[in-house]
Amino acid sequence: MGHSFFCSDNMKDTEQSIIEAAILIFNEDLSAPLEKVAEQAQVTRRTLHRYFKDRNELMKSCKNEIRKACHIAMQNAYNSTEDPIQRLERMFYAGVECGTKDTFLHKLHTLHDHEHQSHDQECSDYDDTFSIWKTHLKFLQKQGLISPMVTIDWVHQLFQGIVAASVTSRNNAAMQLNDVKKLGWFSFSRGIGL
Amino acid sequence: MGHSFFCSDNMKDTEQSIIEAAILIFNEDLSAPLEKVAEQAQVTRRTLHRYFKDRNELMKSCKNEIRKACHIAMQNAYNSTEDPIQRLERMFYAGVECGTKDTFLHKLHTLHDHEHQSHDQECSDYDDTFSIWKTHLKFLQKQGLISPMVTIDWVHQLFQGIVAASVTSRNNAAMQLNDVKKLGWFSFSRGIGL
DNA sequence: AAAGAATGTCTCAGTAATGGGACATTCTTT
DNA sequence: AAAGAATGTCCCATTACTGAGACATTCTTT
Repeated sequence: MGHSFFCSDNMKDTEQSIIEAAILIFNEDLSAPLEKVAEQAQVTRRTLHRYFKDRNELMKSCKNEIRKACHIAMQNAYNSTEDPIQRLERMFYAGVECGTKDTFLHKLHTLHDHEHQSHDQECSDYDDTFSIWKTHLKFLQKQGLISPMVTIDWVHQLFQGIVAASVTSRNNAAMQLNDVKKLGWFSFSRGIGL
Repeated sequence: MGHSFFCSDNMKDTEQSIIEAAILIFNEDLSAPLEKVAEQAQVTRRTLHRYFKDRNELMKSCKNEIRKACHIAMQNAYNSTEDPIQRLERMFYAGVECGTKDTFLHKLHTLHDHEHQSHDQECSDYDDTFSIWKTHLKFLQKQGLISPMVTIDWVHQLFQGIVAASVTSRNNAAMQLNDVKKLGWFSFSRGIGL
């Protein structure tokens, strides 16, 4: 997906690092100047423009990267075990491990001017990513494993909120990934009445 | 704090609505063009500029508004009861009721390039607002009322994460304030091992 | 209805952000 | 060490955003 059909590993690396940088920057400031993204990627703005025609192209790549990463992580977590509770736990960890990507994905789909439409390809991809998750939740609730007082939508919001808290703790308070996962899961599992 | 020492109620209203609009917009997009803020406030960009010299002035006013609102709400919640658990509950509700203001305040202080410094007036104000809160938490933990496995910092992040989830549920899923508060408190109280 | 206050409209100059050409420099590979 | 790839430097045209003057319009108050 570079600017030509054949590209070296170097180019793939640079392209990837720009995307990662953009996800970090845009997550905090959607309209940040591209200079900041380049800076974060330790690259010149000129180089950034060699890989991405404009802001929209870059954003598109970010969204693709995010969807891919989150979707795969969720899928793997789901398939890693048969036990329903452990599945939920692994999926939570997947969210935390996706870190900023997960929080950014969620943010993009809760912008107040974002009209969620399933005929939109982006939205249906988003829905796909979390459909496994939501289906699983309904199953757990039917089994009486999680509290009947919480709605599926609330659990989804709570999930995202606690993942965000975990990511912030990791970045800001320099906590270890494992500690953050443990705390996050403790709070999340209890928070849904498990 | 308008553009003159004496100003009518109209001016205060407009100024206030611009600030509220700015908090909404900037919370989602820090570098959004001021046009968007004006639009949200149902006002011309020209009018916006009559009240605020530039972006920085507007941002300063937003921060003041936010600090004031959150600080007062927290204080009132704290003073509204003697019971330590109920205090915690009321403070949580205060956070949810402050809505975007609370989430924005938290966001501003967790930006990855934001160096938190207590000698900075803004930061110390932020610390003040949550010092009551944190002190109270330490008390609860010493009493053995909340789990010893969660750290104070984690509870703070969790608090903000669940408030954010509540605010999103309210805006996005059009849930009632009371329902959101109930769900939020259910998850938060259990999430800290209460 | 008249006076004054507040906002809107139109305009424009100044500034910042963007996208990309031309060439130099550095890095990779052989 | 030479060739080719990738990036950096410098530059410039275009566009978007900003801040404010001058005047028209609307709203408020009396």
